[in-house]
Amino acid sequence: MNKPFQSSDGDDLLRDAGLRVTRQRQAIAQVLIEAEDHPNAEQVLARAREHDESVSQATAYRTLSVLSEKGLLHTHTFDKNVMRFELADRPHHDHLIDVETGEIREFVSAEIERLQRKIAKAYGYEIVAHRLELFCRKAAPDETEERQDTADLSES
Amino acid sequence: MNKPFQSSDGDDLLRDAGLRVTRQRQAIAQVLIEAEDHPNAEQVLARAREHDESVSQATAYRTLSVLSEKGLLHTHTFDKNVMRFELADRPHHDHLIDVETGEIREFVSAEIERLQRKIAKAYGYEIVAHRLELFCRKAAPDETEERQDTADLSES
DNA sequence: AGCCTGTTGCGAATGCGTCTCAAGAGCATT
DNA sequence: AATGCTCTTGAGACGCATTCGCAACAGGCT
Ligand SMILES: [Zn+2]
Ligand SMILES: [Zn+2]
Ligand SMILES: [Zn+2]
Ligand SMILES: [Zn+2]
Repeated sequence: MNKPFQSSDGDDLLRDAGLRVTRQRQAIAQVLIEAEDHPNAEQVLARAREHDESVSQATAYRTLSVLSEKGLLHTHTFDKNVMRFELADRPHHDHLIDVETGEIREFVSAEIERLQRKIAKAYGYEIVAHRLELFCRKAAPDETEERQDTADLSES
Repeated sequence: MNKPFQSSDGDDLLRDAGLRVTRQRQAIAQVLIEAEDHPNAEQVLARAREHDESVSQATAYRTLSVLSEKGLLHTHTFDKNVMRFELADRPHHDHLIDVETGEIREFVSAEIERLQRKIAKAYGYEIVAHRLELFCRKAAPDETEERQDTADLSES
């Protein structure tokens, strides 16, 4: 849909992770940079093989694993039991998943982010990471909706 | 910590799911009703065996699976690759996970719930379910805390 | 009590991901 | 360009949570 934040060069990404630049890893890095969705390991492998057919499953998993550990890649588990990836150099956002189509939309809410920190703080914690996912379906044309919940975003 | 909402009888739980009441399933249902934490399948099995040692792994997984499908049980995946369970008849809440100790605290924020619905609506969706998890660590005694938290949305 | 059908335990099988290890290839140096 | 140290690779074995297949078993209704 959009790629407002083109990530750095694939080789740089690898070097940032302290990795040697190999043909296979270049293919994988390129896939991640070009990805406009949230591919899982299997998909990353398949796409990487279009660049370099010699990429093995082990290398795909290993590279994704290292990049994640180094914080250059974020992981998600929208559907249970498959991990999905996304470059970490993008601005923070959370996800809205269309349960019918599987489509994933990204959003940010400064208010929610703030409330989260506030809650953590109230318990004496500070947030290390968080996960916010809205599983939704297209709303029925909601005529009867009463739009009288005025400015309720007020953070206290 | 608290069990303010004692779930219905174990047998009822099973019948609500359209299941035959068997000794093994009673043991499992009882475990779920008594649980004050978020046990995984392995833990549920172990506890169920204290009631009825004949409960098998397959039955534990099968029962948990059915109860989840029927909506009587909620599932979580705080740590990747292990599913945890919790009765669905409790009031809604989200989770704060202490990444050091693994301790899980529950919280609710009417504001966040409202903002979530608002966001979904803005995209033309309605929320079917959602997941909000805060992975935290104990906050350092924050003397230097500057309470001037103006809109700085910067976060990691 | 007796039948019908859902359930059970066991072990085998699945699926995603990780590990082992010998062969191969970065890359800094000569 | 050749050397060599070390990291990386592919293939397949392995780990682990969860699911399946099936014959024996047991609810629940008459
Ligand atoms: Zn967020
Ligand atoms: Zn995203
Ligand atoms: Zn919530
Ligand atoms: Zn909970």
